[in-house]
Amino acid sequence: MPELPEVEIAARHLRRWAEGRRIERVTTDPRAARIFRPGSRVAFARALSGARLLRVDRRGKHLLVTLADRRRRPIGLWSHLGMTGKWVLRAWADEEPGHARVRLELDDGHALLYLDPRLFGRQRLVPAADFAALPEVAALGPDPVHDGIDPARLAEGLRATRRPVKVALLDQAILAGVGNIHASESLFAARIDPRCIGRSLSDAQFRTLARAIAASLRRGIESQDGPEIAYVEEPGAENPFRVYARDGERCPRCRREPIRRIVQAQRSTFFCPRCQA
DNA sequence: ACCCGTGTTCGCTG
DNA sequence: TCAGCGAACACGGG
Repeated sequence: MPELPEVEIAARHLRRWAEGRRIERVTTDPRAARIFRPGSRVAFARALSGARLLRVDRRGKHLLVTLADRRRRPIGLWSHLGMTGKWVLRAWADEEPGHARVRLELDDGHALLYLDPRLFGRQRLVPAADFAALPEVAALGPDPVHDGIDPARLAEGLRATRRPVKVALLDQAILAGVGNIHASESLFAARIDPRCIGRSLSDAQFRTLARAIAASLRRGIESQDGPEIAYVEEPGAENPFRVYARDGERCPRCRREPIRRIVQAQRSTFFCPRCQA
């Protein structure tokens, strides 16, 4: 699921569902051992059972959950959703959906379930006081929501590499939270060719791009932030994006050229060859 | 059957 | 030494 907007929504949901709640029982999927490495799923379950969930933070695409164990000692849960991970809420008695890798039974009759078919996500116990010291977190660039996007700093990051600007936008060390969808969407909004290298862009273009990224992520968050629902399963949802996965369709801006799909760094990029010249 | 996928890490190479 | 590249991870859907 996740780029920054989905992870932000996940954080809000976890707060509403579980902040202040006690975890009464933990079960994990034996086939999902890789999710918990280098720790073990057994140790994971033992540490969290009886713990109380205190707060949920987000940096980039990383979820940082602070809990207190039975003796009120702090525990940190570092959670990354990978490509297909999601947290959902179910009542204890509900039938469990497929690919449930973690089940945290709360003291209010509900259970938090971590679903992840492809097992690219990670759930790891860490020192709660020290999330910022985690190598994965320490390596992140500024978070667009918490820190804003400084055009000069963005320019510095994107000009320091020879990778195409679309590829560099996926580098979490330059800016944390942009993924494959919002990279294409932001460059389209800023009318920047995804194939060009940062060095060829002007300061004005970086200012435009910084605003475009912020707007794209904000729109992503707003479109998903709705009234409380226990879980979301949309069967036939419309594609809410302007170019992403719209190759072959007419460009929504110039209405002349079809949107093109190219592959960069093994990922699809979508753009209008006319608007993004 | 085959291709594709909202992410990241690892090992090789020049 | 290190930036950049491609493979790998694993599974479902079109």
